[in-house]
Amino acid sequence: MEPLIVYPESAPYHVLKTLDEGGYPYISVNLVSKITQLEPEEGWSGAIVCADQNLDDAFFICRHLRTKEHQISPLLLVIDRPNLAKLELREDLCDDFVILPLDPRELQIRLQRLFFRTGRGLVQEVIEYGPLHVNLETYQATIGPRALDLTYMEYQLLTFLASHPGRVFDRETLLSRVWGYEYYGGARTVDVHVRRLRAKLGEQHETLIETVRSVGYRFGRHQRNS
Amino acid sequence: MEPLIVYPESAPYHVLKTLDEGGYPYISVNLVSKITQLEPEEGWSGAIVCADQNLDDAFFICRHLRTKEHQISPLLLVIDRPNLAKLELREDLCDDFVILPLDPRELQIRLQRLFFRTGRGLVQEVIEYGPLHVNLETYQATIGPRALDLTYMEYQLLTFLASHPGRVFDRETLLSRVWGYEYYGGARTVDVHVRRLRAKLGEQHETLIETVRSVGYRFGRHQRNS
DNA sequence: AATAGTGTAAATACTTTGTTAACTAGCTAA
DNA sequence: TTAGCTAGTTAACAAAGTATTTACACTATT
Repeated sequence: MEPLIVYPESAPYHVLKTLDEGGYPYISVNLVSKITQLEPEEGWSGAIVCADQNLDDAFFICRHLRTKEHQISPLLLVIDRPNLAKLELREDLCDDFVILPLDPRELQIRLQRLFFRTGRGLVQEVIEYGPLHVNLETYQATIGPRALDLTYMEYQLLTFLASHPGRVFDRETLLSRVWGYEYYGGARTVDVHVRRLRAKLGEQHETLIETVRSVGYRFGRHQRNS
Repeated sequence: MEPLIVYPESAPYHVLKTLDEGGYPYISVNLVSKITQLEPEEGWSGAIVCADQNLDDAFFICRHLRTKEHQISPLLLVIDRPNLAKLELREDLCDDFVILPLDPRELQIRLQRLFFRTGRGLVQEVIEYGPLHVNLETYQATIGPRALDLTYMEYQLLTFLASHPGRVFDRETLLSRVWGYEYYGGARTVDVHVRRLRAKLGEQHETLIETVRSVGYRFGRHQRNS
């Protein structure tokens, strides 16, 4: 996810904390010029403008972010109660607003809704390990730039292993944790699936799943012999 | 302006007062059946559901108002702070919400914005994804230059999927979210509708709806192989 | 009555999965 | 070093599972 703009740099503590906890990346700015200067290649994901200190400046920033040049959205305004009335006639200044004092849960929910509705999705649940990315929401996995076209069990096995990097699992454990507790099947099943996974990871990355002889398999984090 | 539905009849005083002062016509109801019974010829303008007394009932009403039968929007939920968390995962239960104790100015502004924005802003009027355009106001969909002649359910399914690109939905979820919460039908129904949609999208674009084997279906957001 | 839309059921097509068995690599002890 | 053993890898295959497609029946609408 591309970062949000947060204005100003001295935004209320709870705003920043909620962003941190929600996993939203952001960049604080005090100056209009920085908005262009620091813009990521993919553009901004949105903006949060806090009008708790200087209302006019905040409104100016909102308008600026809405110009053709930027067209940033979604835009969330943080405003204090006495100034609420001034929002009345400014329908399109922002997409949503929260009132100070802040309820972090409210902010969290409004952020979620804003991003959900713009089609950009929530903060993604992903597993990342080196070049490997697994998106748990979309069931997609990539290694570097290449998409892995995994079957259901391959996906299950990979996500299980990759969410415990460095740890060795014996075959029985894998069978019970990935296949299910009641599963009663041959241990070779695991080997074969590991093989298929390695094949899809490609020569370059097949070592991501290591064999630990007489024990089982481990994902990543191999220790060096010295 | 056509009236709003207000639920329940014993809605908080400030809600009713704000509606009165804002000149919003409304009709209070306690029973689902009244919604159809009292519906004006032109339909309802929207709804305000107060969850201050019985949360489950209020949520039920929201869901009911969102079914294909009613499709009422905008929908504003009045909720108390302790129950706020329950809204987190129900992103489409309502269009906006206010928290109790109520700030009449906040309600006033949110109402204004909801009605101002019906058809724009928060409530999207078009969905665009690559060559696909869906105009939610006119119920028309086009792929590239060609108009898609969709039936009602096809349209519902497509708009639902296309407004959450990349996300995978299993068949049950699709049944409950597209067909309605009370719907109990075979899961194959979804497959068949997906097929019909793909057929109308044409060979070139049928891959917009991807099958995620053993899981469900996903709209768009392919990852490229390179 | 004819038509269009929708849901269900059954037939078909296709993919995934677990298993077997042959093969290969790694280890150990003579 | 190598024979013998153990453990892991690989390919091929059959069975199970899943999706697609077709056909049809029911409903509401014109």
